[in-house]
Amino acid sequence: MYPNPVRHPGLNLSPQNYVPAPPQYSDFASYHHVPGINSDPHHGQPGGTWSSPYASSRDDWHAYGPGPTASSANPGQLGFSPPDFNPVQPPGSGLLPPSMSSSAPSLSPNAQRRNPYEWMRRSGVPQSNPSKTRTKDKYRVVYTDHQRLELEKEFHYSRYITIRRKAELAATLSLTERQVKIWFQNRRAKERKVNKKKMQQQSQQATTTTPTPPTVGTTAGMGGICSSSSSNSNMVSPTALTIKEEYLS
DNA sequence: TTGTGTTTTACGACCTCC
DNA sequence: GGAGGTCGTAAAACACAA
Repeated sequence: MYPNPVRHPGLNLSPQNYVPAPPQYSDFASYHHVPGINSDPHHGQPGGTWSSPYASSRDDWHAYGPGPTASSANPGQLGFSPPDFNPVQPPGSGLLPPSMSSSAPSLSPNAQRRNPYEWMRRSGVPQSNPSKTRTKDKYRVVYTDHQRLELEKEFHYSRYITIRRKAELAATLSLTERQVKIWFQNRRAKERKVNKKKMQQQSQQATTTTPTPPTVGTTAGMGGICSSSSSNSNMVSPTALTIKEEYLS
């Protein structure tokens, strides 16, 4: 069942039990986690007690669902207006391309394509109507670039999110915990799919070229997510690249 | 513009663990 | 029994060639 050995030591892993290894994502420059950045409990205070870095944001968090005004309900602006978001990824820090940390409207082509208010309008449907089913016209929302970016950052720190982080992330991004959970599930599925494709490509190359000894990453289809230590140079998340490319463009 | 393929949310079924 | 895992899939959103 739980193919990822990182979960197995008692399944009681806390974020502090994960050892961030930024070099793992050397191919993923946009999402390096920097210890202490944003006072993130994952990165800054390993093993110790920590207070929620999002406490202030949560204070401004007016529960799920469409807020009283468009501005307060927009997750892209809720605690993450550009002035708030920039300190997280300071320009020139190498964490994100300058275009990423400049201003929200210039986040990406998608940011222009997807009006954040449009997202708010759409996302308000499921939030205000929990009984929404697939039979309804709009049964899925499109997450904002910022929401996806934060989720990707969390995912690249750990494939499995803790309950605590899930709650924090949900509050911060104005998503439900269920949405965060499902996003991680889908993200892991995507990674497995990508890894599987890579394995197939490598095996095809192996048949057409000189045989090479098996690599570490060939242990299993789940190799990519078995642990973050298995990440290698060709473990580049397509989604991550996509987002990165978006912000680079 | 439109047809088509891909990606992204969301869910249900089923499983394991506590 | 509930929570959360994978797996498979539906359907909207998106990308892109023709």
